[in-house]
Amino acid sequence: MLMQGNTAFENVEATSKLSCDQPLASVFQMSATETVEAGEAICWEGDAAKHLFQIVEGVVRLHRIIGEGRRVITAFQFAGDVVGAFLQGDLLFTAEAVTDCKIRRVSRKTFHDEVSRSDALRPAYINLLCKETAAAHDQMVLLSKKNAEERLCSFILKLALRSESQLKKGLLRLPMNRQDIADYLGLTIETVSRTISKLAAKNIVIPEGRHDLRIVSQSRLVQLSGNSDDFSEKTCHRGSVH
Amino acid sequence: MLMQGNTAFENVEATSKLSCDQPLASVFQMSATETVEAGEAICWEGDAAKHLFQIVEGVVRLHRIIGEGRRVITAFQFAGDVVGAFLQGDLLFTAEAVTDCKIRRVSRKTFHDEVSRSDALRPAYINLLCKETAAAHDQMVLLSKKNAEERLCSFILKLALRSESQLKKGLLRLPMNRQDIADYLGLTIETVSRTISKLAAKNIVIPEGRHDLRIVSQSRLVQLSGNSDDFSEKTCHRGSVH
DNA sequence: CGAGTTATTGACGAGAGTCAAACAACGTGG
DNA sequence: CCACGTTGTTTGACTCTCGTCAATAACTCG
Repeated sequence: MLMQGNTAFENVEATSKLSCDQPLASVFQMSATETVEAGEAICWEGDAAKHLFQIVEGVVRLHRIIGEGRRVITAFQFAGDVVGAFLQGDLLFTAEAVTDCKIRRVSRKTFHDEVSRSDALRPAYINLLCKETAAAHDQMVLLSKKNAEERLCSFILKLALRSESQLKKGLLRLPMNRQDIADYLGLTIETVSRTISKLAAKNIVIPEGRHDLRIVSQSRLVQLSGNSDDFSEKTCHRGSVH
Repeated sequence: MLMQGNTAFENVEATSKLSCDQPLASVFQMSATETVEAGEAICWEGDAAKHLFQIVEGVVRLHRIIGEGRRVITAFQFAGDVVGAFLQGDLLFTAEAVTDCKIRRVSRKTFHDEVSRSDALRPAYINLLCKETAAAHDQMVLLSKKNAEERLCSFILKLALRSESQLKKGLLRLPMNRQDIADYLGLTIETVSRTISKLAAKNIVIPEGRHDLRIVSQSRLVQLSGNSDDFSEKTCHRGSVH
């Protein structure tokens, strides 16, 4: 498995997220960091959820398999994120490293003890759970009602917004491969590819290698993402997409 | 707006759920019950989430609208369920009564005060949040990878399982109309209708009026729901679906 | 019973999936 | 440093499921 690029990238954000945006980080602070190579699994669907993880560095995908090899990626998690917060009994997903990762782990028991002891941590934990549910609902909307182009635009935007800092002159890194994107967006790899090509033809993004995207027009991405409240413009587009 | 059938039905379960399965019910106990007629809204997407609700009786749908009148139903909620638990700031959905409902409401402040005061309530609240997230993930899988038939079978099964008690000789009540089902499953009303007809042709279910379904073969529903781990049989089906 | 709503069925088309081939990126070894 | 093989991606041709539009049928309730 090869390293998919500059992890120094993620590091920048990791540092800030770990300290500020994520009070729960303190729970993981004393755990040793473990290294996980790209492609390796961190835990498996169906196993008892004995640990929670925090991603210190790198990108992780959470997925479920349903019969005959259909894979659904339910989330990508980035540096600073906590994996497994909402689990009770068994794991509902397999977590795998998309890039080389550094993670910390704590047992579920420790985590819950710490959280229920601390008045500062408890709201942070609740907050995390709420955010996760909200994100899941957004994804349901995407999967339920958006076409391929809207899905891709929404996805690119989400990535772009969460990494504004490292977005140097509109260059966005896509750490995951096309299959991962497809399984996350409920599409096939071919449709993802075609749709990116279509966006490129419209000069909205320019692919640079497999893992980078130059964002030419963020505003057009917003228009095409299907989230716009202003749909006077949108309606026109839909009429003339082909 | 018309009454869509016997609310006494839901009552049976309400009573048991309110007392046993749902410790959070105690928070709502002292609030007066309000009546909401079928079709009426309980709260609106975008408003500040000032209250949480508990459904005492009836069925509620939660939905979001995205541009040009596309509606996504993110969940149906039944007697005993708590609505709005995972909200932080603004409401992310509109809640509407599917049938005539009785609900209780408490302010978010009261709710959170009560919950953080009680060692019994806190785990129940966490548990609720986790369950909601897990449910959202299941729905993501459905929307992401299942075809129309699998979606319908999954839906019918879920309804059937959650109301086993009132499932008299395989008669299942569908309190919602076809449009609601369509918007929940990410399909159109026509596809829902056709798929039910197809299941009827296979003698798996028999529609009786618009709001009742006689379940002839629950096991075939399971097979066709796309959740089966045993997919030797499944694979054959997929090969010969048409 | 009859008007209005909701559901079903049919004909057709479009968007995404499938299968297969060409192509580009990346790492390796000469 | 460049040819090569591997892997991942793009593109093309075709199919199929589901969506759209429209007509008919079944409920529901005054």
